[in-house]
Amino acid sequence: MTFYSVYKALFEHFGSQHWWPADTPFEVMVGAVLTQNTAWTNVEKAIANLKENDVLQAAAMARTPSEELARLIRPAGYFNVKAKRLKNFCQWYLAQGEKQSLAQWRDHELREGLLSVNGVGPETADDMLLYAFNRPVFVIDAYTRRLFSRLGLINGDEAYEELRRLFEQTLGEQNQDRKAQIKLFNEYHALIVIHAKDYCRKRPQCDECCLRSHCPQTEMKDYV
DNA sequence: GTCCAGGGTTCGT
DNA sequence: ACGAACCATGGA
Repeated sequence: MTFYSVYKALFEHFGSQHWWPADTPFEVMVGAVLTQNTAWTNVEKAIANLKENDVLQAAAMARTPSEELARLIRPAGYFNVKAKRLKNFCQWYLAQGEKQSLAQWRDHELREGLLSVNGVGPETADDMLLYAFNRPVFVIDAYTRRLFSRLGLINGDEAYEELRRLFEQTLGEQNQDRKAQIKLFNEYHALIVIHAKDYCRKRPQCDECCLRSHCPQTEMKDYV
């Protein structure tokens, strides 16, 4: 079992996921903040509210009062915190000249820039880098730790950066081409999430099969 | 009612 | 570097 063989198995089973579902890169960035500790269905409601009120653009969002923004994103939970985080992000995003300017930044500089925004941590930044800026970064989330520690490929308590480097280097050896790496990292993270979501749902009595926190271990025998 | 979500980010120590 | 505290909705 290797990092790449797990990817192949997931891809064969679930197919291409075409992440991230959004109309624009900015919508991806907003979604990345809103989905922090939140079910995606709730994020969709919040994004629909933003769209209906024409606030799903950096300039409009930046000038929307926090109270108003919080009201719109209420379904996504933590609305006061997230309203502030979104405004922090918009302020930085506009100051840097939006995506057109940021597209010219080096991967590492862009990552540091995103992380400098209060409310954007490593995972949120990497979601944005991978799915809005098409940079070759591997997103590490709770599911990723759980899956690969259960498969015995990692310990599980490694630091975020250590795991990110491990995945990027190991998978990068298979695929040196930057475009191919982006595609691989894009699909891989999406597949891990889909696996976590759907595998359990199909098994109402599931007590050991998936990546959700209530399952004590992970079975992949359906596809490995 | 309880548990969980595409739980992470910040801020102490 | 690590752990605690913080935030708050909606669906199963």
